[in-house]
Amino acid sequence: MSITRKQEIINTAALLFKEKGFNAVSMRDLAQEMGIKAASIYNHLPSKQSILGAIIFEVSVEFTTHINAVIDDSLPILQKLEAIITMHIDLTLKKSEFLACMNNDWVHLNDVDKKQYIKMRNAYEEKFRSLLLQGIQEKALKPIDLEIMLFSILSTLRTFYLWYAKHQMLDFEKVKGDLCTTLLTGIRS
Amino acid sequence: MSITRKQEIINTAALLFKEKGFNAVSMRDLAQEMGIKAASIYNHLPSKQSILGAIIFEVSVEFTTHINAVIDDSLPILQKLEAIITMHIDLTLKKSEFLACMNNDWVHLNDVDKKQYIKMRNAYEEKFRSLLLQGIQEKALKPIDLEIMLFSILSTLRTFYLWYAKHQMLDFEKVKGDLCTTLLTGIRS
DNA sequence: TCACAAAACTAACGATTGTTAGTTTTGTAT
DNA sequence: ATACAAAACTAACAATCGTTAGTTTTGTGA
Repeated sequence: MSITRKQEIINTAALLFKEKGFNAVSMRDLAQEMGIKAASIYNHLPSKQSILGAIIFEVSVEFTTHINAVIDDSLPILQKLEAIITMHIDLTLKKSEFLACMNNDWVHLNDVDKKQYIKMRNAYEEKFRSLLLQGIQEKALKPIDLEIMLFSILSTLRTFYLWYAKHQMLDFEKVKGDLCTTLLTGIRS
Repeated sequence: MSITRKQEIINTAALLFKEKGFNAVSMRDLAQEMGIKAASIYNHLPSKQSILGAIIFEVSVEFTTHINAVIDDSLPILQKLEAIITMHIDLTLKKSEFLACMNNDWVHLNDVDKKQYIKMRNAYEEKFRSLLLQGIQEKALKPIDLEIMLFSILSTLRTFYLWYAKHQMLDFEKVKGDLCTTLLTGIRS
């Protein structure tokens, strides 16, 4: 079986949500984009918020899975960080609409989903933090404030989809290299 | 004359918009937060979108003014970059709600305001880009892809208000120093 | 061809939205 | 005390929202 109708709706919703934001997209907008009527969507999904949930958890699960894999891998710390950066770029190229939704519209999840999302997000950050701390302790990284380090890298990675939207045509390896350089060794020569 | 009623409304709106997003805040929500009725707001401001416009242009004008001042200043390039970073931190501390609105809700400006905003934003980026290019040419900065450099720094600065919301209690000078280090010389030792 | 499930439809609901018109209250300067 | 403007109010509007119920069409396997 190929892509389900449900998944088609989710993908289309992600695209619209990215452009206008969750609250600015009505079920009628989404339906029109699918070439059907709003009520028909409810044959596939129970609510508007559930669509948002499906979008957000699809990528947040992927992030969690990948960072766990990197942690379990036995690589030098700097290569682990590189692997994470690469993973973010990778996901950005494949699912930029989903990332945009996650970043901008997680606030509009229902209470249960929101708690779950925040939990996963915190867990992800905590794992990232541990890696950076390890890097500092091994003297591979400078002893700068851990939180600033973490925040700086994460904010760049999380909003990379914005940059991608503008510059699309790109050499994956070059972007990866330049981003690693910028984030890890800095821009000053 | 102290702070006007109009400005009070704008400030309150910025707070609510930051928390829930422009579309998720109704005029009745805003009015309730002010202790008045929704219709009363229209004695001070012509529309909901005009409130958003007031919020966004208040800070975007400030950004433009400041980067112009920095450019006109006769400082070495690295110190100019430092000055810009400092300015971003400064504005974050003073007006984090306004920055949050600008970042998240500029999409919901009316057409005229949106065009104007994008214009100012592009101009700001262009000035920033010129400074970085100058830095590269003077060999003060590494010859990395200019766009990635620009994007990386800007995305960190633009979302710094998110970090500030979590860590508030902070030593301004330390944050400034650590952020400059992270963004300019990188985290790798 | 028949049966059944998937997926579309029409029609409508109650709630909420931004906004307007017209009126009343509040504060202030003469 | 009077006049006037600022700032609040009540009441209502037309539009749009997410969602439901019930019905019809479409596609598929026996």
